[in-house]
Amino acid sequence: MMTKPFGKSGDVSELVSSLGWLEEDGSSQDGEESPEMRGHHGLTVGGRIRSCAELGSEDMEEEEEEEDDEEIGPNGENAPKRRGPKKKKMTKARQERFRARRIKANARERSRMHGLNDALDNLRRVMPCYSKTQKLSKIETLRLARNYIWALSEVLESGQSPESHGFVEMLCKGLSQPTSNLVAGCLQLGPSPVMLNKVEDKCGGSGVGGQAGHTLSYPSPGLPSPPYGSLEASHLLHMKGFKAPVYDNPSPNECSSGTPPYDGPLTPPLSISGNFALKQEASPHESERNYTPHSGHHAHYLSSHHYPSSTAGGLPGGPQGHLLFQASRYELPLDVAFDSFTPSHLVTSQMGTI
DNA sequence: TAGGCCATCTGGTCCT
DNA sequence: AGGACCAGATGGCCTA
Repeated sequence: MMTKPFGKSGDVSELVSSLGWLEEDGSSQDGEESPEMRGHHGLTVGGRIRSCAELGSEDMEEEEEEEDDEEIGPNGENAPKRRGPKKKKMTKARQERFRARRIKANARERSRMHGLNDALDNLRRVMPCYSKTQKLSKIETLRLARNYIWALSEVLESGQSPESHGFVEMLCKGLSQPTSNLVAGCLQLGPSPVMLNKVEDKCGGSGVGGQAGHTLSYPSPGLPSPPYGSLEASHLLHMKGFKAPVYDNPSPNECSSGTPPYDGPLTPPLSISGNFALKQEASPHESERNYTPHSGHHAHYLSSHHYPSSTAGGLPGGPQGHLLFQASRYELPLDVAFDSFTPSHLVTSQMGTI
């Protein structure tokens, strides 16, 4: 059901190659259809969708000629004649110029979007959870970035400990449940039913799916239940010196002054951990020490063909992934060690969905 | 099959 | 005129 974009004029490839964009686009070299040759290439004309194939050379000229005639209103009545300068006739030469311009514009747009994606990738790399193989979606990356900035600001301004549940809460605020799970998988802290209860109370959300107090619940319909519950305690990481959390960090929606307003649904703290970032570039020593076998399941929720699921390792980035507290690069007063293992569970919530 | 996410094309608008 | 930016539309791929 592919529509050929440029209809009857068969010189597109020549034109295109003369513009040099074929060489720019790797997909073309891979034998795939060029971007110009796939997709719908639809033109919105007065609410109609018309493909370029439909608007072949002759057709386009006809279109022009029709437009030069009287316009017919939506109800069939004659609309007043168009004022202003008459449209130029769509001659062959004009069509060629138009097409060349369009092709160049498409190439620019592609490259612009690639630049945007590169920037997004760079952003992903400085997020608390980063994996080459398990990318956050664009929107989740932006949300997490916002939360991360906000959380770090809180650390600086209020002296709140990044080890606290509040920090993780802030990171997870407004994220989708799968992303929250992923973040939670990276930032495992101990469970805190009390805190979760408070979240539910304070924020008026459904909390942990109405199961507040349960340290293990996967109430989200439509989402797979992560196998967190089957984890052995020895596989879970915990921050050294982590204390039972005291819920003193209200949600950004209404509970904390000086926090950015957030207009999305609340996401309660899901899982709490002391691991802050997943990196693939792990030393064997670190990877062995910090491997959390279930993290891959979190990441799996985000996987798609663009973000291939990690396989053997399970962990985003595979078993080689190591955990790194990236906040340290911001010279935060952190002293994070991962030599203390404490059983913990992840808690998910129905509130986590966007 | 529906929904999420993505890449791409496209026309419009603004700016230089 | 041309480039940058934007938003709408569309189809592809993947997962639940």
